[in-house]
Amino acid sequence: MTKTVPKYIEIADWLRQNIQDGTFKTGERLITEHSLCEKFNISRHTARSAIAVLEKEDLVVRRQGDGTYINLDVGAKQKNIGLLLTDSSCYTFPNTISGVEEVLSAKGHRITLALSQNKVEIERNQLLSLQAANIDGLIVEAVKSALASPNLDIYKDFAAQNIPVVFVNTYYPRLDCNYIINDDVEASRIATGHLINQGHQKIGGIFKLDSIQGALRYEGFVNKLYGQNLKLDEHRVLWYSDETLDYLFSNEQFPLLSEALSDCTAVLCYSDRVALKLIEASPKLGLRIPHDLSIASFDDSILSRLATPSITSVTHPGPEMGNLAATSLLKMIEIPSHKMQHAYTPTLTIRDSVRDLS
Amino acid sequence: MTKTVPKYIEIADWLRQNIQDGTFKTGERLITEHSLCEKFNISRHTARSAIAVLEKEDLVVRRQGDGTYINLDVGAKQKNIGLLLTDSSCYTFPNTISGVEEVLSAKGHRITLALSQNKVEIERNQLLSLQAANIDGLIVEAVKSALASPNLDIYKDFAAQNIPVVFVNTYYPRLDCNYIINDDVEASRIATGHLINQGHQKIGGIFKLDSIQGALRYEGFVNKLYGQNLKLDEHRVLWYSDETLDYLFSNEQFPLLSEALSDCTAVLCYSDRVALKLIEASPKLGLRIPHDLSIASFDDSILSRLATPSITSVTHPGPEMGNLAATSLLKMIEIPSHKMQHAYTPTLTIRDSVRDLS
DNA sequence: AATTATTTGTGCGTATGTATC
DNA sequence: AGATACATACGCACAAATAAT
Repeated sequence: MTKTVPKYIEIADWLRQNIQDGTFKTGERLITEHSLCEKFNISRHTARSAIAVLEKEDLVVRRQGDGTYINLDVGAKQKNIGLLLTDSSCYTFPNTISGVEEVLSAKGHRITLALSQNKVEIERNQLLSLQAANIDGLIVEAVKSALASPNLDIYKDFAAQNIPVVFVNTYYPRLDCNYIINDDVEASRIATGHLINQGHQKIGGIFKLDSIQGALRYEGFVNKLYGQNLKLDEHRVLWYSDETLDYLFSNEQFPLLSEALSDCTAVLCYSDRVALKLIEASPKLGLRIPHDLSIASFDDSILSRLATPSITSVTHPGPEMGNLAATSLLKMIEIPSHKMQHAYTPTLTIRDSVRDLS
Repeated sequence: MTKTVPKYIEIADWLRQNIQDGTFKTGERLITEHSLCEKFNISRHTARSAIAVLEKEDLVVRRQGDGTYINLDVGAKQKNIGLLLTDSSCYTFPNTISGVEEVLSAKGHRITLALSQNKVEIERNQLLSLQAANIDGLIVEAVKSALASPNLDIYKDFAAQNIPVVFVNTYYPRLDCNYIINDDVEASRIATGHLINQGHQKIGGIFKLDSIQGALRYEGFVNKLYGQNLKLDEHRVLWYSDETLDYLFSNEQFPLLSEALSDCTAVLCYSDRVALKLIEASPKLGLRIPHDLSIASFDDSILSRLATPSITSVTHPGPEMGNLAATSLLKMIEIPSHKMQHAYTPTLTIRDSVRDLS
């Protein structure tokens, strides 16, 4: 039953153990081939085969006429970390990258970057490509996280290969995984609560339907409304996906948009991007912001700061999130049992897009 | 005198030649070890050593009980491309990345990303790290390109190792290199020309002193002024570097800034970022934009679109630049003699920050 | 389903070459 | 110059995996 392990593999294992234990110190000479033969009573060829294994692993360097030396960088080996993000045009993109990069480059590791364009097919290809690139860990932004993903098998492959994965911003609820996110339900409660505090009662919403963040922000929205004994009028809620955002603000959809908003005094927008689109469309809708319609949104990005009027928006952790993701991932590489599931508690940055009705 | 080449190396060379010639077709079985022994009248051990060389080069795969197969991806091997950018907070950053990524991932290559934070020391470390990462090519944004770089030796190393390098956005003038840039002199002429056309004669400038782009934009600025028989008053020109930008707009430097601008009807700003800072500082300076002071700048970014007033700005190629860089680099990997030095001709996007005095 | 031939993998012994200290 | 250590090379035997019969 016991599968026979080749001698040279056993001896390679023994050598590797001793290198990692520190019995053979880094930079020093390894035991010579001849000594190895005597010690284990093996042929020279077998000894050489064993050392060849370590050489291929970059653990040792052979120098003819001199000896075999243990590579200096044992344990401190440069890791290759995959970073798979959805969308370069998203304003969280540079933040996430710089947060991750800061931690990894400080420790001499490197980043293999890929983009999924928020498409599951591309995500699949990129995951396969990253697998082929021999990454030691992966930081990834889930694609269309609210919908069933066809790529969970690959994520499970990573787990089976003991390659740790950390999700940032979004994650797949059906997958038992590590993630670092904003507390989107709470974020939405905060923003909705602010609108209610300012005297708004007829509040609409524009949410993203394919991202789990959309579902969570909707949850917080509904949650807060009912908590304050307000009713949710579903006619005031609009849903979009990456593919239909422009369509939602197009001329064809204008009546729908107009009708949904005409009944509201305030709207909660899924993101600053959406809020900005709404502000830009407001003249056409005959609505002055915030006089006729107040807007609150998410991400507290440069858009919310520069828009006219500036937009009241819930904060996003920014580079810190990438930071924590990278730190956690490195810990998981060291200690495979390490887990990380973290949600940041956001705050609200109040600007000029909400009118006080009270 | 002739250095004796080991038999197994010779035979490995012979095999490699035949693989690359197509004599042994990809995907097919290589000649068996036994046949190789007979053909060259060598021992099996030597034959195995020869094949081991090719195996290490990933040219062949051995399958016990079956045979040795030539790897399918000879020549079409996944390349590892280094991408070293300066600053993630710069608005060209996502554009450059997505342009590069689009081309490379379409061909199955991968990107090793690093950031230099526009610091030469960090650039050096990252270049060394990229060298260790075995990249097949490098796309890089030069750090402080107007100043003497201590890292040109590494760039020369890359050249010596036949690893092609393409600079984007900026390059080192002292290095004979491939680059893809915006035509900054022309860009500056266009912007300055527009200010002059709108009747401005007292025109100031705020330029970046450590980037070659700063020097080129200054050149275009001066060039156009003198071309239109206007004089350059050096009191109206301010210089900054990444480290001193905030200082320039600080309270301590306020008198300097105020004095330089009080004499102008228009200012040419090095970037939308600077223009925005100036707009934000304008109330403190007692200047209404564009009524008292007109502003033109560079990059045509989201900032210029959203600022109040919106900023007249010279266009930047955007993702196209990264696109061309990646395409060129791949061509250089294929054909080492290939060169690329390209400058985009920009245009001007006119917005609300320039007042017509005529 | 079992056998057989083929092919690569593991292992031993020996000898000589070559680089380094 | 000599000792030492790794590199190359020959020959043999058997194990393990695969494909074809």
